[in-house]
Amino acid sequence: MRVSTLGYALLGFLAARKLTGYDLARLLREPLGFFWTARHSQIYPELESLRRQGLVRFQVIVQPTRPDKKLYTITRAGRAALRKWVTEPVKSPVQRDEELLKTFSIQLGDPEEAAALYTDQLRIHRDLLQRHRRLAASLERLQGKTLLDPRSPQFGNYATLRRGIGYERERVAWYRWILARLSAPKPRTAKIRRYV
Amino acid sequence: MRVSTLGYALLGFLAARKLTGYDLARLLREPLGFFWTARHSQIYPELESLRRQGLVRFQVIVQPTRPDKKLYTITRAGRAALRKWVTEPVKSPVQRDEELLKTFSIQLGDPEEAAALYTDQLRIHRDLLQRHRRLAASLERLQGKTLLDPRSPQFGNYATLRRGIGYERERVAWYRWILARLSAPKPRTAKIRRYV
DNA sequence: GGACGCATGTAATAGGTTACATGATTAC
DNA sequence: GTAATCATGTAACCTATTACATGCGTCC
Repeated sequence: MRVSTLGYALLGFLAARKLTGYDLARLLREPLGFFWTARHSQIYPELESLRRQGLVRFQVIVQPTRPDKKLYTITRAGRAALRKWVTEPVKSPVQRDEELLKTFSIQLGDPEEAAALYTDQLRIHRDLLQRHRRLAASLERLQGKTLLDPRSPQFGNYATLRRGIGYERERVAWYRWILARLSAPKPRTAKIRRYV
Repeated sequence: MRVSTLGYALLGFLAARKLTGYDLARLLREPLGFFWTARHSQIYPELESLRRQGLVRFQVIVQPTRPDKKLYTITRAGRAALRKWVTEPVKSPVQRDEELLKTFSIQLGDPEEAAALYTDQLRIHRDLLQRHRRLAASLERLQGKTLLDPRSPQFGNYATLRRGIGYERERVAWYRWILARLSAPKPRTAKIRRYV
């Protein structure tokens, strides 16, 4: 028995507060969980595995009007395992971006359809960028310079958020570049237009 | 029988030239395949599946000094399938970044060990950025403005390379930010130093 | 009446990694 | 000699997605 990466993701959230499997599923649902995603069907068995290893425990909360729930708490052993893991070297991240894979062969497709694809994506990521920025701004307003202290409990959250902002900003800029390319007037098109 | 995303990745490379499974494994090996990765154990069966679907075919090349090899060619049907796929909407990309997951809880770890981790990563991504930039520069020198034509056979390659550059540049900037945070003088540390 | 949120689970399948397996040639 | 490159494959295992399953309360 060992802890999977998903297990550490769950421990990471549980280190801040008590949560149910349902809560965790919500946190790891796209596009909110912007550095790790998982479905509830993976989360429930993983929580059970963490419990068997003594890294979390739960208490059942009986609710009159809603289904009963299991509120999970990280144990001392869980916190120790997480603390050890965070500074261990990472494996080089596996890049799997379907959109970039399509882009690699985009010259084969219809330019107008391609432009439609990237326009949709631009909108999605512009919205995401705005959301991240708002969240960062509200954190900054509430916490101020504490966020910049690498021992503050909110430091990791703020650091990942900054990375999310940088990532989305870069993405948006790239969409704008490719859309400009796709809609730039082509000599051939111009000729056809002139004579048809 | 349907074509997996990996299948389209293989078709994408085969659209440009004939390749063996071994060649494809090399192209999809980290960190070269920066938008899709796969091992040879996944590639060989996938090529066979594409062949059964009539999207690729191969010819055996007998080599006197080296092992025989299968040189794969994309078929007309394969090219059509690829062309159709490139402009189809993408599923929202699943983000799974172990490093960011660690960052989320980094305040729990030792700041010096954390700094070592990010210093390593900074070096790796600085090198990757430089490599992408050199590749882009050499492409630009050879092909010039053709690269900016979305119908040019090199357009997709150039577009993904630009994205790679943007991505790595953003990453490097973020590493610098977090390292600055981790090594910034803390009042508490200063006090301890003064009195110990 | 139907969709959505809360809440937890299992089963079947697909996708991906690691390890096993073989064997010649070339470079250090 | 020994490690790396070329070259192709299979088997076992782990990880992740989709689908199946249940049931109450609230909102429109």
